[in-house]
Amino acid sequence: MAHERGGRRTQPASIYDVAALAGVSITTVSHTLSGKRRVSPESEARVRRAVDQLGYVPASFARNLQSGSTHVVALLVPDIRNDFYALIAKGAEDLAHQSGYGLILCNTSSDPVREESYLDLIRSRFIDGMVYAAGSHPTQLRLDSLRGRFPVVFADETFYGVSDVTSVTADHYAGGVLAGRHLAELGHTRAVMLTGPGNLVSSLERSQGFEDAFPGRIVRRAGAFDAASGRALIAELIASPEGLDGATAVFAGNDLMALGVLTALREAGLRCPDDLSVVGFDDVREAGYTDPRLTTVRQPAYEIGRQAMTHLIGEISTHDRRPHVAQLDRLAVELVVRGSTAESATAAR
Amino acid sequence: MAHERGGRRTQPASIYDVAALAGVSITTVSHTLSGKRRVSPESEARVRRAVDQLGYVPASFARNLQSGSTHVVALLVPDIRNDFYALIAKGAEDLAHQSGYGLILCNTSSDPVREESYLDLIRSRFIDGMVYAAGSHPTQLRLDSLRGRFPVVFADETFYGVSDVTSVTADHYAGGVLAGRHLAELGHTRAVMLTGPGNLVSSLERSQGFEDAFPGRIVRRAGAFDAASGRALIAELIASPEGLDGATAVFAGNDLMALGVLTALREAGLRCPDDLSVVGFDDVREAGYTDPRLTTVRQPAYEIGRQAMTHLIGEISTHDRRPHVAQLDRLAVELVVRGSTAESATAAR
DNA sequence: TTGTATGCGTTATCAT
DNA sequence: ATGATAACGCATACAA
Repeated sequence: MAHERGGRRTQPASIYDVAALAGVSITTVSHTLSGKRRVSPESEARVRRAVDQLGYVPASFARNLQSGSTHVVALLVPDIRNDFYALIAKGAEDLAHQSGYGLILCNTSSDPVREESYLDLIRSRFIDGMVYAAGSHPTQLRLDSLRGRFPVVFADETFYGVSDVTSVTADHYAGGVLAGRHLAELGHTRAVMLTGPGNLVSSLERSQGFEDAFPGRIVRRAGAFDAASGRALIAELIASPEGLDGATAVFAGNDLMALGVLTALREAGLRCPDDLSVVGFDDVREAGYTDPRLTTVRQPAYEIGRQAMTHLIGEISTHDRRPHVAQLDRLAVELVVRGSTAESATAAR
Repeated sequence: MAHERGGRRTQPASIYDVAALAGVSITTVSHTLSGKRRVSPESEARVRRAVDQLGYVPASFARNLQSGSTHVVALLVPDIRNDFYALIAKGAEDLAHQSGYGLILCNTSSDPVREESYLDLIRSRFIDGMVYAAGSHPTQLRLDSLRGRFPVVFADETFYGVSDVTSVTADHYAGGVLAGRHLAELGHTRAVMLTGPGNLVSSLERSQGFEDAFPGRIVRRAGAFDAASGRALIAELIASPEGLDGATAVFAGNDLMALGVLTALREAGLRCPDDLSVVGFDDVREAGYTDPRLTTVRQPAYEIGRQAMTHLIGEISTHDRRPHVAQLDRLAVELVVRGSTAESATAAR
């Protein structure tokens, strides 16, 4: 258990140091550790003793140089504080770990520069592959620089017109339908729909599903997938001349927006669900604690992460052996009815 | 922009491929890219064209082999879904990125096996250093295997009797005092204190602070730092023969426990803060959305992550030049008063 | 059962 | 201004 006291660090031992101390060749050291060839009990004992004494651990980059792979993969997310992505991360990590892969979690903060710097990890082969769940539509350029060159799987978002990349997403359209039908069944005839960024397939599909399922009139507002945006959009609407204009329900593009809506309602002195029913999307942890607790469309986030990672590791292991076939997984969503939705009473003020 | 269509991947280009295509030596390629030596404009142009054409990016592990370092660091956390750690991660990542380091986020799920596997990342020099915020007391063995050999900084938790390791934590004791004083000022004379794991310095210090500041009688219950534990402990107490035994307030060891307490109260038909005031610790995102919103002691989580990473990168860059001096940073906490605490009325039932 | 020598892709050293 | 070659730490083909 030799370790330096007092702070000055010692150079890590190399395989040569171990071999010298044990009085054998580096080949024997290598094979003792890998078990790929028989080693005499005496040699093995000497090697193990030397390894312990020096605290030797093989340098990964030297191994990688041989094998060409690092057995580490990455997951790109836009915001790790969003519970939806945190849960995707958990699913991805569990599977990666099961498969003997390490997982790097990369948080882009929706910053293209940072995203780009993380993409360099795969270009420089620091990692073997990547699950891209950055919650944004990567530019065609970025996509092209990766496609066909490195193992990449998309999660959460998917892309129209790109057939050669595997993706795992929830069934956003079905979720929108669920939300629309739910509000319709509660007797609502006028609703506000808060949508996310217009370039995101997920946002588009949710909206489309809602529009197809909700028979009443819909007021549309577009914003960002966060609480501040949800709050601002509703506050703006309330403050406008026509106000909510008879709307008795809101379908928020995701839970964060819905949380913002709840805040805006409280600030405006309106009550949920009495004055306005609210439906979110995702089912993040906060949704179970709000007042009232949020009715929402649950995405199987953990499963999305898990599946995406399954595909990725599959692609990596069959890497250059055979052309890979793109998959498109659609996972089922589920309506979680809680307190933020109720029967439509009279039109709000 | 050459990329393979149809799935079969091409071998990444090496520096030799670039040199051959450009009609120069690998030395010139290397220097063109690194800028460490002058290269004629013609050579440079030829090299750049070849690099673009082949999509060449230097293999990181080959560089690492030379330099011995990877310019990547890691952050170890127990649960990325806990907003407290997510925020630490954000702080750590922002600073790492600013300093030109990549950050690997490692989620241990409080699993010692997984933690151990992540520690191998540093032992094998896949990363240059690590911020350990795993929310647990690492065994002496684990600690010894790292101390003095690799750059490690502790965040959130600290350790008694270990003088040669830098750590950055909030002032847990002061936080406990803040909570105790707050409840005392509201007129509470009997409180329940839910503590976290007894081997955690953070938990111990919070409890000690609370005990020193709260003049009344305190019922103590120990559990885990999660919602399920907080919920179970309070439910148990309520169901016991003596019930809450006159207690009008609860100090939960952290916010997750406090969220559990809120759930247990709702399930038992008790109201917060009317029947029971609740104070948490951390100020996670959920605390701003609960009903009522949670009074809590805010830790500067972002700053903790940022500071810890600052120290780590400092240690790395002065690595074997001079013996490093251990630091012990204590960051100030702040009481955030919201709706879950109120003047003590009569004792709950 | 063990050891020698080569190669992995890059940077650094030393020539030219 | 450029190039040949050693060196980094390991795995492995080949030799003994």
